[in-house]
Amino acid sequence: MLLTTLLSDQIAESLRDSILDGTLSAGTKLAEEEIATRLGVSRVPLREAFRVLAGEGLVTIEPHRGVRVCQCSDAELLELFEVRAMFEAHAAAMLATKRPLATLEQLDAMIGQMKLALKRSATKDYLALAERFHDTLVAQCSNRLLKKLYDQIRLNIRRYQSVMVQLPESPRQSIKEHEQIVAAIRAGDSDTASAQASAHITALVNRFEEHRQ
Amino acid sequence: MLLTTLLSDQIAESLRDSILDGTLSAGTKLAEEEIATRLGVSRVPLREAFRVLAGEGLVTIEPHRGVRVCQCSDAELLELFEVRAMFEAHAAAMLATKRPLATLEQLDAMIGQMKLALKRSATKDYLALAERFHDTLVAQCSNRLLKKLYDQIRLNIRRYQSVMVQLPESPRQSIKEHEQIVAAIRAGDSDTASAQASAHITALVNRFEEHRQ
DNA sequence: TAGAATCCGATCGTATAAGATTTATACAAA
DNA sequence: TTTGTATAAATCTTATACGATCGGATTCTA
Repeated sequence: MLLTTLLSDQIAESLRDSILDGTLSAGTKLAEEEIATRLGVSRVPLREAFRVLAGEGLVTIEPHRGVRVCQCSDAELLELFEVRAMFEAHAAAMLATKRPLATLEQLDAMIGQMKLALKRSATKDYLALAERFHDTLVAQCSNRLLKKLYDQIRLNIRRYQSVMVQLPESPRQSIKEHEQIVAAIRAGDSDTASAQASAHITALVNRFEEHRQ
Repeated sequence: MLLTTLLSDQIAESLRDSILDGTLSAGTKLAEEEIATRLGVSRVPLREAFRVLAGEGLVTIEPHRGVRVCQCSDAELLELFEVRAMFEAHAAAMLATKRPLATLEQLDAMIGQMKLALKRSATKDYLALAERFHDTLVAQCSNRLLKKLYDQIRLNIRRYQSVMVQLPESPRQSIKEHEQIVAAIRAGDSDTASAQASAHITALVNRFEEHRQ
């Protein structure tokens, strides 16, 4: 079976990448003609890609005025993190009621790798592991819709990465928080698990707000 | 002539309505040619509408195989309600920390109207009020993203309405649960508020599962 | 009967053109 | 200077036609 990806999806992926890595910055107008010729595609699949990106919250379509990369704002970032905290808190609570052994071992292993990365001062590896930790938390709670919506949130949060990486980090404290989450899940204490997961994100938000002032 | 709304959005709205009211049932294939001629539009805006509906989770696009109305399943309904419960629980908790007077009065008023509707045996009015109650809960918690995602959940749940209305109702108990949610919010007890909101949805799910057996 | 080659229908992508709206520009009036 | 109007340009929106491509069904072959 030949798995063909639609051109419109390839276009969406390409534009999505450019938006997330900042090549296409907030407010940039995406002119049909220009982008179509630049990507070497026609306008029909491009317009379809625009609809996909609009559904993901990355661009806005203003009738007869064109498509623009969505503006970033502190307010939106706070909303994103509030929703993210809700998702992860719920996921942690669900996992605490099920306590799947395989998942717990995965999470343990990631924390172990985080510690190693910290020792090696491999900041990039550390951040990648932290990201995987959170994704695993949500992915393993066996609700596809939850994961789908969470992925969309994460997509939008990634646009603020350039701001977030400037925040003062305390990996040691962060690792401790991850351990507390796993401990609560392992203990089957869903209330504590959700509280810890939520607090972990809130700590991130607090660092952001302090940094902004 | 002033065209305020895009044709593609009008098409999406038309198809969305047909999907939600069951005119286009689950699994129905949406053939481009056929629908384009039926609606009297061309393929370009129709394909754009398909992308919008796919983003909303109402249709699936299979490359070179066309567009189909998403299948419904008990499993998906349970996932939808789990996520919905999470949203409303969070919204109730947030409201409990803020206790906005105007919102509380709105919620009280709706419960009052529910009681009147129950006395008049106006089931339809009662259900509409209950729906508004939940929407208000989420809308007033001042997180646009939360509301946007919630609306999408509600959209998908509406597809199961034909199943849900068959469930044995106990409006008296339901009204009591609404009152408990508002009471907890008014008391500023966010833990109880979220627990009550969650339990309210769980009760609905339980009725559904009993009915399925 | 099983597998391969072929055909057919629908979708996908491109190209082109006409209609609609916004934006820019110029110019006159207050 | 400010305001309002008229025209033009640019861009988006929609329609239409055509070829390319893919999936499924049919037919052919062994």
